[in-house]
Amino acid sequence: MGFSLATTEDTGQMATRQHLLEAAGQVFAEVGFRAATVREICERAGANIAAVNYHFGDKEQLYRAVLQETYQAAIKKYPADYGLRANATAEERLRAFVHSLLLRIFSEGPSARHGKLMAREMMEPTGALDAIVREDIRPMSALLVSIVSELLGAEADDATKRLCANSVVSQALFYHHCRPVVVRIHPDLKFDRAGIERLTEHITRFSLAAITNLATKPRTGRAAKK
Amino acid sequence: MGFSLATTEDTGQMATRQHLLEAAGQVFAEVGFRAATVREICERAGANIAAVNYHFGDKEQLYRAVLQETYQAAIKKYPADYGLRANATAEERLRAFVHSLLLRIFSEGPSARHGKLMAREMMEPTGALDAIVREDIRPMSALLVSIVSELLGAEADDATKRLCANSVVSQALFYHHCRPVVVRIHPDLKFDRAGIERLTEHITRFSLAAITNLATKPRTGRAAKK
DNA sequence: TGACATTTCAAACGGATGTTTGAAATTGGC
DNA sequence: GCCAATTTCAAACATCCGTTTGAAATGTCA
Repeated sequence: MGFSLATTEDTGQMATRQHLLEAAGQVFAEVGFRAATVREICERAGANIAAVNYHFGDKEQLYRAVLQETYQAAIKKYPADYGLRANATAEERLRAFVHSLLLRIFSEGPSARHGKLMAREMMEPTGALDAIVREDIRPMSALLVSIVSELLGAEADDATKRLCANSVVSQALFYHHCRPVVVRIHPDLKFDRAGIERLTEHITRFSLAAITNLATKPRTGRAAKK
Repeated sequence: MGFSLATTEDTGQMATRQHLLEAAGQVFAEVGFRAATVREICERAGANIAAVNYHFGDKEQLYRAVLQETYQAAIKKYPADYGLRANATAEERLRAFVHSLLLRIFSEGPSARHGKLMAREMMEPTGALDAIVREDIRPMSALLVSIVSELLGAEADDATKRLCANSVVSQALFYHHCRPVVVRIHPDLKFDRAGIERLTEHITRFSLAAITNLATKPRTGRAAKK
């Protein structure tokens, strides 16, 4: 193996393959699997048209490789316990969960691309969705349910726990999935660092208020208030 | 063939045009604007391949016509004050809003297609999104904000009202936008009539619990801007 | 019926896409 | 330095797409 140069900058053995992954991540996230063209991907990667088929077999296998690579990047950069101390309370863990989710989705670079690809997968699943749900989403869901059930109390039933967990993640995903509509209706909403802090604050407060309120009066017929 | 019968069943003057609208609604909702082919649409409509261009000009104008037609069908079948008596309380109006939104999204037929088309528009907007936001979404948003602000109380600031309104709609849209993932993680969740009632119940209770709780302690947190 | 306008039809056009091909260039081991 | 394996390259292939075309069929009205 000739690692002739110390730099992994270029001309390395896997250079073209990595460039293809990077370029494909960009293009797939921008326009989706179907609208993405291998010509565009290869052009951005500085590679020949035939490079995709040579290195990955076909366009779909390249897509699956991108999905896996961007997931690794996202979960490495923004784990679900992002910035959390050891013995954190359930409130703190809920806030960290929401915060890391928003950061993962709205950040720039490869880690954010996974969020866009996931959103497209949810809209029209390719064959890659099953593996993603099994290895990625399900553990996340279980973590959130455990946080929610600690907030709700032990006497809450499973259905309620899962519905509340859904209500939490839905608020965060909304700004991502419906972004084109949101920015038209609320032009002052920003998704920079400060904007994400504000969103984290609202979603956490809203959810905590709901869950703790539901915990105190678990099973009244309708939403009774004092 | 000149069956000039009194029935509007077929061979009417606008028959081909209507068949195209119906077939296009199906195909666009199933696979999206880009992946839909005029060949497939014309085949389902029992029309010639050139029918789309003759009756609508091109594929995009057909798409816009479908968007408008399905919106009319949806809003007619499930208005936002669905099943609401005259002088309803804010709680009742919130429940009706959530209920009609879920019904609109998860029903079958043309009225549900609009929800799917809207979801795709949010993912990758076509040129038709601006008109939809202006004529469709913005009034809905204003209605919900008015309901929420009545629940929050007059002293709440506009940003909080809008964030709470977003939190309400996000919970409903989540089950539609992320349905492929939701059904994999919660296989027991159904979206039939009874399932929608349960979802309506949860989202309304969750949101009311949050909003009334926030109303009682308006400004404890951080990230407060005036 | 005869004229004219409207609608339908099969065929083709021009362009874009994923993939294949076979030769050329490069690399790696001896 | 040489040979074999790996990688790149330009070109072409086969297919599908939205749209156009001009003639044929159908409908309209006096």
